[in-house]
Amino acid sequence: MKEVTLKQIAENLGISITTVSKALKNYSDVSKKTKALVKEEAKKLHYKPNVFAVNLRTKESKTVGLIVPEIVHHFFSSVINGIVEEAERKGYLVIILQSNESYKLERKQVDLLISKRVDGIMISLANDTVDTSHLLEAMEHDIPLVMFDKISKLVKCSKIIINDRQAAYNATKHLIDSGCKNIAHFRGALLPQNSIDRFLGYKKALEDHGLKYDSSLVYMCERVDYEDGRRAAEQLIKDAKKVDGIFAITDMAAVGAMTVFKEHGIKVPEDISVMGFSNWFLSQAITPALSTINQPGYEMGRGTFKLLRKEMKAKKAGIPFEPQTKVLETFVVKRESTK
Amino acid sequence: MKEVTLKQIAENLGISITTVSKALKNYSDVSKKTKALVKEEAKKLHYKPNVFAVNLRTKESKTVGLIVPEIVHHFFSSVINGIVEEAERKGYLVIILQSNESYKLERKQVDLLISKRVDGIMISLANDTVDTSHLLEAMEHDIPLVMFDKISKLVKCSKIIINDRQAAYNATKHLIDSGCKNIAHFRGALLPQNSIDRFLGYKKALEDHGLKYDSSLVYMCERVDYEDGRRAAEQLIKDAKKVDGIFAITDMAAVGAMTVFKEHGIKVPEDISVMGFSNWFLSQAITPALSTINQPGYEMGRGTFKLLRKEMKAKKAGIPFEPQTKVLETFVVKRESTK
DNA sequence: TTGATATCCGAAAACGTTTTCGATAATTTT
DNA sequence: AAAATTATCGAAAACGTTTTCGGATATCAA
Repeated sequence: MKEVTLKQIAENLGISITTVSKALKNYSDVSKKTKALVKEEAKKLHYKPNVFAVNLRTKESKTVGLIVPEIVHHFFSSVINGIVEEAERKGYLVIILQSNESYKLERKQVDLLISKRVDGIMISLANDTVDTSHLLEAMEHDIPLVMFDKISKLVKCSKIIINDRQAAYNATKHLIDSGCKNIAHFRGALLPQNSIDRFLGYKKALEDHGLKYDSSLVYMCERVDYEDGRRAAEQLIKDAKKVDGIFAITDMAAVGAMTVFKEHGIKVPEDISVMGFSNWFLSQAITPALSTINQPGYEMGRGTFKLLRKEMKAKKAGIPFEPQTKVLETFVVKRESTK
Repeated sequence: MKEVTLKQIAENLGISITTVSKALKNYSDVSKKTKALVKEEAKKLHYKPNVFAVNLRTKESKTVGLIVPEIVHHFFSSVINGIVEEAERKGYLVIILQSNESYKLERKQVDLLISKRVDGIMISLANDTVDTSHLLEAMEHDIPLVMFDKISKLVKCSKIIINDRQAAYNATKHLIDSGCKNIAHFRGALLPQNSIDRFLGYKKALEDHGLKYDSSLVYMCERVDYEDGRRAAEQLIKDAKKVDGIFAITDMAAVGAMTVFKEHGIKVPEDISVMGFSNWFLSQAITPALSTINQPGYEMGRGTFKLLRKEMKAKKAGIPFEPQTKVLETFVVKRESTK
């Protein structure tokens, strides 16, 4: 039971490999009759082109790489679904890699993708990525690159993001509009752009509405997860801060905080309002349901691949490509954790 | 700026392609001196072998495929981490695909992996997979296959699982030992083997301890998620069943049930004990913390790839391989949701 | 010196496809 | 009928690597 190749088909039909190849690809210089013959024989033998040979010959793998900090996160898994769906429709396979929020690993993953000769790379940066030489390396290899969500402004490539600053502004404004006077912020790590932007949006909203910014009301949630939210909330309680609203950088952190409040008999939203960010699928399931900012992961995923595709096509056609940045809309989702 | 190839190096050094290739792979029939020269030149030019050519020549891709029902689930993401880590250490890239619990998509993904000529496939079955012809097809293509967690007994390949029946038995017994007399079960879909096994373990535990099995206490959670848990719990309350313990097939379902109880003023574990399954990372975070069964996802992942590797090596060496089944240990994690 | 034995190197085939370009046969035009 | 055009096919090169096998040179024993 040997591998079935073009050669095999050609021999069976007594014609040349060339003709078989062209027949299967509907070249105009092969007759209807032989086309039919070839296709029939191919079907009969269950012919599948050897992708290794095709890759070598065409110099493309019909494969793209995707690097995310963590696969588990609901937001990223939405993005993944969007990317994969769009990619599949265009005949591309996507290789999903994790950086585990580590610059070192991220670098390694990029190198891996380069060595596997993917046709393009999509990436959302790790928290501690400041050096972007690995991305430049990819671009030097002439591999189209697009960044999404957690981007670096220093890299000249296509990007797709939300307006984190504006979204955070809106989230904070929602708290203010509902009557909060002393609003704390659970912020993310120092480096990531969106962590910075959300902080700035929070600050700006306070200032625009006559509330003065108090740096002692900003708590650090390094990993922006449930535990971080708990810790920050406990610290806030210990500090005995007079706070009637919290804008957390993440739904997970917000939920962590809310469970701590519950344990301490602090009522949400009566005693304190809580605002999350992302619209995690469980945030509408918990009690009280969490108010949050909707972050369109699926759409971002689709958009990411579409941008990449545009660039891949331009590259193949040999025409220059100008990187573009797309900004997606977010909106406030009012639920029970805010008044 | 041309691609750097063996030919390039050979020309620069005035030697043959053959020698360059052999030097880089430390063949014994090339002198120390030329080896050094070649390696130096290769490093200088940043030579990276063209993986397309290597694939074609060696007939292997150093790539394996992985199909899971859903990437987001914590359990599967643990498995993924285990697999990826082990694979990476052995120089393999893993292509992660989702079946979305759909047989049709699963089939398509398997075909995709075959057409991409992966060196091996790891799979956890979708809920509605009963026909296994796509897996046989993979095996006919001589692609090593191993199944994990959600397996089919009909396929003759290596498997790595937990003893779902025993684990469910232990979970139920834990409820019984803590004094529960009327224990309900939130079961999964009808087809999956582990859904069946967990149900059987539950039933057996009841019978072994003098509690009679009551089929009206078994509620269906088709998708075994949070919402299913809520629905089942609400139905249970509406049915006014006298129940003092629940064994849910999944932590998510258990958490869903617990929130419903909380909303109805039913105390856990005072009024009703709740037992989950999987040891989801949030199950220790919620209040009350959920008692559950620890399901070793990471270890399962590592074991899965190790089994696959064994078979891939055997295949390469041309020696026959006898499929093996490995059963991983689970244990009860007692927290606050049971007495 | 001769023959034997290591030691080192390279020619060439092979992997399976795609694509260029020229050749032949069939058809049309003049 | 000759010339021009069209339709159909195939030879061959190319992609970049790996590996077999034989050839050349150097080293050694006789």
